[in-house]
Parts: sequence; C-alpha cells; structure tokens
Amino acid sequence: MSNQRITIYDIAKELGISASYISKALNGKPGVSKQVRELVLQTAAKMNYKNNIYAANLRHGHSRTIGVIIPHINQSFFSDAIAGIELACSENNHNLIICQSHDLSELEARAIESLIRYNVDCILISVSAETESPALLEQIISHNIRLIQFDRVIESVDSYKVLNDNREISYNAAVCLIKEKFSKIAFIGGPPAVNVFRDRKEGYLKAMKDFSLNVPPNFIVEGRLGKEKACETAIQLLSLSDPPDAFFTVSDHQALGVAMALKKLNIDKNKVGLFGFANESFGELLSPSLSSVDQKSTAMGYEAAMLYFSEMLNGKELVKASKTKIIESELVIRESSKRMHQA
Amino acid sequence: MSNQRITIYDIAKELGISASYISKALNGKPGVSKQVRELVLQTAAKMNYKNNIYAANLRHGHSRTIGVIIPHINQSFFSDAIAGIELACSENNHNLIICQSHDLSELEARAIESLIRYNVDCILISVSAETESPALLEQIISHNIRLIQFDRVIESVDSYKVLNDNREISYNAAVCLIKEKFSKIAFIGGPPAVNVFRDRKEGYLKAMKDFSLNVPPNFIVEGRLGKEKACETAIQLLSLSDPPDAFFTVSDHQALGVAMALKKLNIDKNKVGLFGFANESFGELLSPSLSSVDQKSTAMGYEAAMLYFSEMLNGKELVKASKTKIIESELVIRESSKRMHQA
DNA sequence: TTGTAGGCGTTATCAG
DNA sequence: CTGATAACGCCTACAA
Repeated sequence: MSNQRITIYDIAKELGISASYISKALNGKPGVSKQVRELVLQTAAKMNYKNNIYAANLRHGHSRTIGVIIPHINQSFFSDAIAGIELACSENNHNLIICQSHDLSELEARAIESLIRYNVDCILISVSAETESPALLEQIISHNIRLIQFDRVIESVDSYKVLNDNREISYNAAVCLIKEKFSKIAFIGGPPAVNVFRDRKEGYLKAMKDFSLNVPPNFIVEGRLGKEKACETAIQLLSLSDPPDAFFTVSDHQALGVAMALKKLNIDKNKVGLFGFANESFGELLSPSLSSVDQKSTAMGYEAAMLYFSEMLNGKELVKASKTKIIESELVIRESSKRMHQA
Repeated sequence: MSNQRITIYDIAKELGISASYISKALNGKPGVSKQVRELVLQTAAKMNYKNNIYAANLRHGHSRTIGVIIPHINQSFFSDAIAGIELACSENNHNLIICQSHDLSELEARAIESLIRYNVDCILISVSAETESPALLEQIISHNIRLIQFDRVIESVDSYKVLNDNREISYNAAVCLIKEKFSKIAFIGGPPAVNVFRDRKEGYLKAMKDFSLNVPPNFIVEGRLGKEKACETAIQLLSLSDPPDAFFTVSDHQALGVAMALKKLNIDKNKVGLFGFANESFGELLSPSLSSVDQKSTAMGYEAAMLYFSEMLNGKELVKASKTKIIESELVIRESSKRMHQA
C-alpha cells in the first residue's frame, strides 16, 4: 500500500539516466536515441508510471484540456454534442472536462470558475437560459482562455460561435404546418433573450407573414421552456373561444407538454398540428409521432471543438467577420405535423 | 490581451505583504488577523485572482476532485446518479470530472488513465458492460486512489460498492406479471458477467420457481442489451410455435425493443406483458405505458459519493464486512404489466 | 501576527 | 546524444 507515486526520477534511478532525458524520451522530443527511447518507454510502462498532469501543466502553462459547459447533460442535443466534442478531443489528444449549469447562472458561474482554476485552454459553452449578461463570458476571455460558444450564445460577446440555421429551419417547419392547411398556429417559445429562441420565433413569424396568416398576439407565448410550462400555456390557449389548430414549439419537451395538454383536455391529438425541436429520442415514441428538427448536434459539437484545434491552437485566430459557423439542420417530418387521414 | 495569470505574488506586491501570508489568508488558515484577511479577500476578488489548481495540487498532493466513469451520460439512470454525485461534491467543496466509457473497455481504460493523471482523490465507477477483468480497477487502487463502485460492479475487487436490491426487486416485478396471470414469461438479459444483470435474472428465476412456472431454456436470452438486440430476440421468441405471453427485461431500452417487435409482428401490445428496468423518462410516453423499476439513482449517486466524504476522506476506512451499501429501489407499475381491460 | 525557505514533478534551456 | 539547473504557483514548516 501507501504506494508513492512513481516519478521520472524513479525511472531515472532505475535506468541510471538523468530525469530530464527521461522526460524528453517520454515526450517524443527530438535528440533522443532510439534505443534509449524504447527502453524508457518500456520501463515506464513496467513501473506503471503516469505523468503527473499537475506538474506538467504548472511547468508549461497549458493543460491540453478543454472544458465544456452545457445546461443539461441528459438532453439528446447536448449529450450528442458532447459525443462530437469528445471525438475531436480524442483525435487531438486533449482531455475534456464536462460541467452542467442546470440552466442556472449561478452554477454556470461556478463551472467557469472551476474551469479557470483547471487552467483549461479553451471553454466551449452553450449558455444557460438565465444568462443574459456577457460579464461571465468576458471573464473567460480576460483569463486568456479561448472561448467558443455554440447553440445558445450571447451575441455581444466576441468569440467564435457555432449555430444552427434556426431562422431558416423554423421557417421551413412552420411552412410545413401551413401546407397541411393548419392556419391558426400558436407559438410557444423560450426566453427571448436567448438567440436560438428568438431566431426560431422570427422564422415562424416570417412564414406566417409570407402566407398571410393572422397571428393574434396571445398566440405568441415566450419564456415557456420545459414541458410543465408548455402544458399550462397550451391549456390556456386551447381554452380560448377561438383556439389554435396547431402549435409550433422550440423544443421537443415543450411539444410533449402540448401533447399532455391535449390529453388532459380530451382533444383528439390527430386534429392538432404539432412541431417540436431537437429531435429528442422520445419523439418517435409518441403517438402521433412528433415532427421535429434534427440539429445535427454531434456534428455541431465536433465542428465547435475543431474550431479550437484548427484555428486557435496555433494562435492565429480569424478576424471577426468569419467567426460564426452555421450547421445546417434538417426537418424530421413525422405524424404530428400532418393532417391525419382518418385512422 | 496576453494577460498573465494573477498569482498570489501579484496580490502580495499590491498589498505589500508576503505571498505566504496571502496564501494563509486566502485559505482560511489560523493566525491571520481579521483585517488582513478581509483586505486580502477583497483584493483577490478585485484583481480577479483564481487559485491555480495545478500548483496547489502539485504542492499538497491531493486535488480535491473526484472522478466518475459511467457507460452513458445520456441514460436517465446515469445522469440522475451524476446529479446526486454533483450534489455531494458541491456540499463538500470538491470538483467533479465526468467521463463516459460508452460501454467500451478501451475507453474506460483511457478514462481511468486520464483520471489518474488528474490525480483525483477518488473514482466512482459503474463499469462498462464489456469489463470483466479486475485489472483496471486494481490499477486505480494501486495508485492509491480511493475506489467506489456503484450499480455495475466487479465483485472480486475489494472496494466500497453501492447497489440496488436487484434480486429482490426483480423478484417482485416478475411476481407482478405472474399475478396478472401471465405464465409464459421470457427473460431478455444483459451480459451475465455483470452483477446487476445476473442478479436480476436470479430474481426472475426465483419468482418463476416459487410460482411453479415452467421456463423453457430458450426463454432465457442473455447479453442482449440495447433496443435493437432485444427487438431481434423478441421477434425470434414471438415466432415460436408456443411464444411467450410476457417479457421481463433488464432495461427500458430492451423493453422498447420488445415493443418494436410487437409492432413489427402486428401483435396486440395489450395482450403481451412487459416489464422494463431503470424508469427512463420515455417509459410513460409509450402506449401502453411501461412498467419499470425506479432505481433511486440520484440517491444512489449521492450515497456513493458521500461514502467517500464521510468514510474515506479522513483515512479510516471501514472493514470489508460493511463495504456494500444497498439502495432500495421501487416498482413503478404502469399499463404494460397489466392485463388490459378491453379498451 | 508576519515572513523566509524549500520543494511538489515536470519540462525548457543551456551546457557539455 | 546526454545532463544539470531553474522555474512554473502554491503551501507547509519553521523562524522572527
């Protein structure tokens, strides 16, 4: 027991070579003879040596780790994005630290604090729904840590941003409902301070306008993230004397809330159009199955991380003009957005 | 730009006090006057000082961080467990590093390697379905890192273990099906090398035996994790001349696979009993809604982490006898395990 | 109550 | 090709 950690000095002693030479051999630095290198590698493995990342980082000042902060680890969009980020990291030999903000500014701040202390080289973040101020993110930059925002971003912060074509895809989704002859389409949105929700709303509004459909002001309800809130809102709207015949939502969880409302009010689900967003795995399990938007989140995570590796790691960032990268999303049309042929 | 990191020396210079004194003040060590402490705290905040965790760790040899390795971040069971672990960590001022093994031994090994390099004080792990050998886990112990296994454990490794009452709850679940007059109950299991799957099978078998029900050997199919594999298996079983009238599975994803099989074969879902495990959120969305087992995973994560904080942090571990902690799970009985009254 | 000295393990630099 | 040395930022002894 009380196994002291093996250091390069232990290897040095074992082999009768100097520690600094061991270090070079281990790190593949030039100027080390082939034989010695192999001998060192073997001995290190045999002695179960693990490089102490704290000492190494302290010495050379960067950690070869990147941090990611997301609202919820267990939403498909984010866990898929993480899969993409993980891939990019492993391709580039970097470590990854994952933090959840649970959509709370306070936890987000704590995560940032922690990642700064961990001296990460780069932070990838999708900000919490609560976050409006750029201060937190600017703190990252002021600590000389690279910042890449994806999906939910603070626009005023000068950083790379990776986004879906939210406006366009929302427009297309709304058109999809309209073509099925739904005309009284309500919108259940997220906090308007957040870019993605604002963009989705704009796409929806543009479609309504282009097709000359009337949008009563009370058909637009924002800041209703989560299935419970969406359910409440849907119940209110459906209880109007002239209720919507379809709902456009900005997340599948909200769409689920709408479905719950329909059930509670005993309204035939096949009569009401419904579009979700994010293509959560439960969408296809619902009946009618849920039409949604595939955000290509794994690709998004991968691309976001690769921005660091290909553009920033070497120090020469692009100029502001080209700092936003768009990941094209795709409609996933299932049953809920269609007029059902009498079953 | 090129913002050098603020160190305690910067604060020291600013205040005309020595760096070591600053350190003491910042860390709440005794023997620092109240005024100085407050002054230091204020100045540190003003100067945006963040303690360099690498330097600190290198110095005092422990990182105040714990690592967790799980198969999949996006399965309810695990993400809920992480929520519990996060809570325990934040209550005890520790950092948390999350790694996914994606149920692959190789990635698991890499995660362990990485956590060792991060010099974590403790690793909480739920091993991948592939892992059978204790070698990997013993490596953790040999590096003098505390090890706590939860849910999926390697029994031969001497460590704290936190588990559900898998045998008992599976017994109860099977009985539940039996009481609804299902008698030809098939079992779709996981890799028998993994404790939880073995225990669940035993519970099922005991129930069948206690109620004198016949279990044809081909009604027991193991190593079929994931919905696709379970679906295949269910199709095979349902195509027998004397098919099962119910399925007991060891995960909700498998149960989903069974539901898919029923759909494909055009069999009335209400006629076939079905029990899942883990109470994934999609369970209640299925129709018929899925009966399952609530593993109390948040509590499990919390308890597992607290084992470290309360039992191990101070160095005096309990003796082997009491090293396994059981978290009682609970049946969640929905429609799929009931004989449906003609709808 | 305050300050000084040394070292944690690694790596970059320079010298041989 | 190989080795000695210093430094990264912090904290623990110990000294004042």
